[in-house]
Amino acid sequence: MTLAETIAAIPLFEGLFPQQNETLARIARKMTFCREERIFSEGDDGRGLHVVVSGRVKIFKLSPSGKEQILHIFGPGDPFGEIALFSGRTYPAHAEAHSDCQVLFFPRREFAECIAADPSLAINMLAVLSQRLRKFAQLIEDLSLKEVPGRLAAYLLFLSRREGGSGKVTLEVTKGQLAGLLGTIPETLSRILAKMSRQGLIEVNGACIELRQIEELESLAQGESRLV
Amino acid sequence: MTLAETIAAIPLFEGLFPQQNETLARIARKMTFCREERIFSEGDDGRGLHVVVSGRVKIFKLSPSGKEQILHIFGPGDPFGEIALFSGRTYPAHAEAHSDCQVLFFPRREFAECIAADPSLAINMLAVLSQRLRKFAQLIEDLSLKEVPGRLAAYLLFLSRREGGSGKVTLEVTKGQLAGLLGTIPETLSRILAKMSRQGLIEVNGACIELRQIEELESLAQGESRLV
DNA sequence: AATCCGCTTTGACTCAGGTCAAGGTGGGAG
DNA sequence: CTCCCACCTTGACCTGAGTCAAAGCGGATT
Repeated sequence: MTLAETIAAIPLFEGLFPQQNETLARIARKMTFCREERIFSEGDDGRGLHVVVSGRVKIFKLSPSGKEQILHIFGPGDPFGEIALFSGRTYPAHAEAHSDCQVLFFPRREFAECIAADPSLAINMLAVLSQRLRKFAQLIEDLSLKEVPGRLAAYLLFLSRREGGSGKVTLEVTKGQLAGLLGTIPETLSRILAKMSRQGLIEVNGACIELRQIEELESLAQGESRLV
Repeated sequence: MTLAETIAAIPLFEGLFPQQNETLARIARKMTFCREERIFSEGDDGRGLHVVVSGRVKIFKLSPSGKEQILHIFGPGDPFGEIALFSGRTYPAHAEAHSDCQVLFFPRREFAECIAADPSLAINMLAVLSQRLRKFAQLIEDLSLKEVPGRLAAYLLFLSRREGGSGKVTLEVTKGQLAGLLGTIPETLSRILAKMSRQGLIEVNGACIELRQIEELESLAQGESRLV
């Protein structure tokens, strides 16, 4: 896949003036990272925009005691590190290669020129940031107003819908990672999965989980009921 | 203050083509709300962008059991309800007049045309959304990785810096509201304030709080120490 | 096949913080 | 002045979830 094709396949760059794609291709730098390699750290000076080409990238916060809260897990086509572009200059969180991955990098100044030159790019960017805000608002609600079983139920239902609502989902992250995503720790997650199994809400088989009582899971996710 | 002057004073609209201000003035609608009046609710269809003119507006999430998590308290010049403009169509949270207030409203379609017509507006909007994301990332970190005393300490330090670092701050919200802002409840907040007083970290006098041991508060805010 | 190592599960314990209920306290209305 | 109501504080209690420690359980390596 050529660089131009790669860029054309990125949703953020859809609907641009054709010459913008060329400009973007000219200023892009391709970088590769190994699994677990740090891409940038919270507080680092943001030098530009990143876009995942292949593999997965984890964006996360870390507490002094080592607990991690995952903010996003991004895959091919997803931009990241945008916040440092438009406000302040520093990254608000850490970014790490979740698997071996390739990333396109667009230097700040040149990318800013592209945005000024093509309103579509700005509008696409606004859409991306809005989606992030929406997701964050949801995460804040979950962390502040729901208990772990509720968050887990919400996440499972989300996965199930994304995969076509078959009622069967496959975790693409380890359970430890899932705990980080839900704002808890592996032990607690494990207990809750066990409890949900015992109640017949779900059936767990390694990374594969079958949702057996959607109704009940939904009421859990809404915080309307609790796990006994 | 004329409508044009009001609009010219909004940071979001700084640096636009002059005729944009006129367009904005033409499409703007002024609305007034009484204290506690609902401006919009989570899930409502978003019809446009709001900007606070006077008074304060509270943006918040609500749990089924009635606990509230405040996301923002906005004052004059702050835009809100933007997420529904650029992604999905529904508001992700509730908005309520925190005091009697006036709000400018820009209908979605007309405002979208303004954005397409003037890159500066799009860029200003990107800056606004980025700041919001940064703030949310911080709130997520606080909720997930810090305990209530740490969040409170961070908030007090934040206020103190914003007011010039004098070490004396005045709460402009009730303690109950502050609890909602910190993701806890009034009782817990009250206990922690009492404990901090007892330790000599702060001195409370109604809505006025004096920070007496900045060092210690900072280490609390970083999650490096705990409140005994 | 044997070893190892990372992930996961389970149990026992602790504790931050939420719930419920009972007073304080202070400012505005009559 | 005093009554009231909304806000705040305090106490007793409970529970969700984190910590620590000890096994399971595979999959990969040799």
